[in-house]
Amino acid sequence: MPASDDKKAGKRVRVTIIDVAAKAGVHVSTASRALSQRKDHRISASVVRKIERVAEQLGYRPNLLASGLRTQRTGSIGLVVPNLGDPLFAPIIASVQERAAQNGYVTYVASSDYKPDKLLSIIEIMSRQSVAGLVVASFDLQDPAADRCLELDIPTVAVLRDPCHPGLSSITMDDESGVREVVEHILDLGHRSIVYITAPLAASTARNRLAGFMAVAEREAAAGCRFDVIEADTYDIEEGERVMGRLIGSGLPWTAVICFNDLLAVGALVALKSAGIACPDQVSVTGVNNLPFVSLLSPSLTTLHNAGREIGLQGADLLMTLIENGDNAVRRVLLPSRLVRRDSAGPAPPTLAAAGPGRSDQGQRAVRRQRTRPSARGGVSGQHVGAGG
Amino acid sequence: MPASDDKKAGKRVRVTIIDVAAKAGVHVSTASRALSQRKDHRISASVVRKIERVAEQLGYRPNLLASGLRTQRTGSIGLVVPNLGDPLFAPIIASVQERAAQNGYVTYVASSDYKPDKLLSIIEIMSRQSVAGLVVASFDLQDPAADRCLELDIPTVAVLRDPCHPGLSSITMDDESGVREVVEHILDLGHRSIVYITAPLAASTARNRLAGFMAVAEREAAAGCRFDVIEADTYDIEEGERVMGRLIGSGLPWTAVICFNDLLAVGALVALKSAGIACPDQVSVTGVNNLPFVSLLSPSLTTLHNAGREIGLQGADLLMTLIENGDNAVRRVLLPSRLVRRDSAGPAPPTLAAAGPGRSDQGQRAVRRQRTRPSARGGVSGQHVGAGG
DNA sequence: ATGTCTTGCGCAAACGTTTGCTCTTGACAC
DNA sequence: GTGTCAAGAGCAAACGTTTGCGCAAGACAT
Repeated sequence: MPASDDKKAGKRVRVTIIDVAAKAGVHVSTASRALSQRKDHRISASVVRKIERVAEQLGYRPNLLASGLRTQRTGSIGLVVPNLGDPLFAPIIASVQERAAQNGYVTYVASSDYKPDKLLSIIEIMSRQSVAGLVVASFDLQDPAADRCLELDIPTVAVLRDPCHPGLSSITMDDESGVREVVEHILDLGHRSIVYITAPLAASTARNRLAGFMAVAEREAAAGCRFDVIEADTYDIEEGERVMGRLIGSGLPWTAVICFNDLLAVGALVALKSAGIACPDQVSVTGVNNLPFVSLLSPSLTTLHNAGREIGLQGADLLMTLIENGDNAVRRVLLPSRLVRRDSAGPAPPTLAAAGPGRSDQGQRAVRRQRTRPSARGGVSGQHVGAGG
Repeated sequence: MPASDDKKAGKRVRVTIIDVAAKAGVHVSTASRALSQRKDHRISASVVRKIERVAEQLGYRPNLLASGLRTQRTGSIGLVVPNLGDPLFAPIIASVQERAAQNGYVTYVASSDYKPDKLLSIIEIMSRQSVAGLVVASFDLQDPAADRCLELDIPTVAVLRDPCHPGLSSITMDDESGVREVVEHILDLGHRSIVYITAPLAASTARNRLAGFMAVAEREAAAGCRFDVIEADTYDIEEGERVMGRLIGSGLPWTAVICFNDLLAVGALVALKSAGIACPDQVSVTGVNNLPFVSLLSPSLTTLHNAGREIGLQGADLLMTLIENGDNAVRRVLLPSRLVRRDSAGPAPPTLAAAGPGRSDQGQRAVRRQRTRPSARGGVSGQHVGAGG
């Protein structure tokens, strides 16, 4: 009774279930059962009503720390992305958070800054917070962090980048066939000297997009086409400018540049503009991701639409089933990407185009097989793929 | 001993401080003190070393739920933004998370979707998770959620939008003088019929930017200038298109449009382009925020640079001192915004400009005082401010 | 009237920490 | 040789829940 008065007097003491039980004249276990979500609680309706009324009246707010401690399960999940500033991750963050919230979960977010050890330490920290599960968008291939998630027994879904770990489910885009479609499109436009700017090959996205590029390159080996690959060190606009700057000064022949992502492509456009090279009249540029603003640029960017929101929703959904059903089946979902044709990719300029007009032309240049699984990161950096002769 | 064996046998039992203490041959309280951060723990160095070694060896990971329950303080904070997809909030999320992590905190994020009741429920949920503090970027003016934060005794910092609550600290941009600078710039360019597209006036940002516009409008009342205000319903590009479309069809005279933010401005540019109106040759457009991509548009957007990252860093820093020092002094930090002159704002077209060339010209049009604190949201929607005669 | 079942609720342990207090021990001064 | 003190470590309570178990009382069949 006096304790109850303390609360009402505003002494800023958190009201617990003990207070509720006391005021309702029942045992705390009864109050707990009555307030529980599970409705198999063997408590008479009248008592439930009374307890609910008292709880409401006292402003009872359950302490989820205590609850989580007792039940070994919490209402929070973690989301790790490589870069919180990259607009690519905004829809993923938004959709994961949204879907988690719909299921009663709150979401921690953290940025790994593309560093595997930072990812490891984030996982460590989140595990100490007893997260119920993890959505990770920053796994490298063979990432030790993937093993760690399984060791720690944390339900985990990989999104966007697949570590290709036998025990982990993933939701990713079909990068390989996406980029293949881009290259086909560029070939259809008549281009015969094509450069692909890849990202560091630590991530599955980079490998798979490169594989898509190489697949077409190999097939067109005998068709008089030239394919080169340059490796960018980061993923941002500035790096796109730098790489394109190097390419312009390299003396390589090319009329089209396919970029790993939109940001590199935008940087490439900037570099082209300042070099006075017209896009798409002289050269074509494409990106990947279809970031919200690339349709507004001049020229508007031809790119692959990657459904970040869909990835986030499906990733969160999958995590929920992992958590709540204890379902351990490993799923690998591949979402289709869609080519968005805009202005930055146009017909190859006749004067600069390679040999003939048709794709089936005989050519003297062959594509040398590019290792798509090089052991070291810098494997293809600046390397010339389509060797002369 | 057998219990210890269980752990080593990989029975997936979480190793607790009890296990560590047992294996080290000390009492659990001793282990707790030895592993504690606070170094005033009266435990001999040799024992500390032994316990640390055992903890390492067993792979002990402290349970922060238990710790938080006992100590009434946790290592997590919450961050609420109105829209996780809006690029405006990316640097704020990134910087708050970064600074929080530096201080050993993990960060929950959630989106209020611009809905006050959703904000309230988020605060409720986060409070149940016992967050140590809150950074909120989605307060409305006089937001009841602000009261709630104080009732719940949660250290809270308002960023970007100031609820103007006497008990809450805030870190915001100096919106009023920023927009004033924009209007001055537009006037300097010779424009004499200016439209301001405001956002819904629930937020301090909208009020303050409108106040900046109105301040100049009043001052220039006698100078033959015309000032109109239109209210947008949301903050996105599509709404910018719609509003600009209405403006174009309205028959109002104007040569410059100052937009509440970049997204509306970009939408305005889109609408202008599809209406065949040239920017900046025929009309000028400005935004606010200097989003990363607006420098790349054609025309590049004249805007105010708002330092989202700085807001986040200062907001997080302030929250840390609130949490750790129990410091209750209310601070209101106003960060300066900076005009970024680009191509979307150019000289007023001579043929369309109002009366004379100079700003000091006498004019017959006066600006009617716009209520800057209307009671209802729709107060100025589509309203003509600078009345004729 | 006795026995079995079901319903409704109380009892108390447990989740994994932290921390005020107590106790022991050895150092030191008197 | 007794007393004081500080250092180092153990004891046990507490944080706020949840839940297996037990118990009482009523329903029902025998």
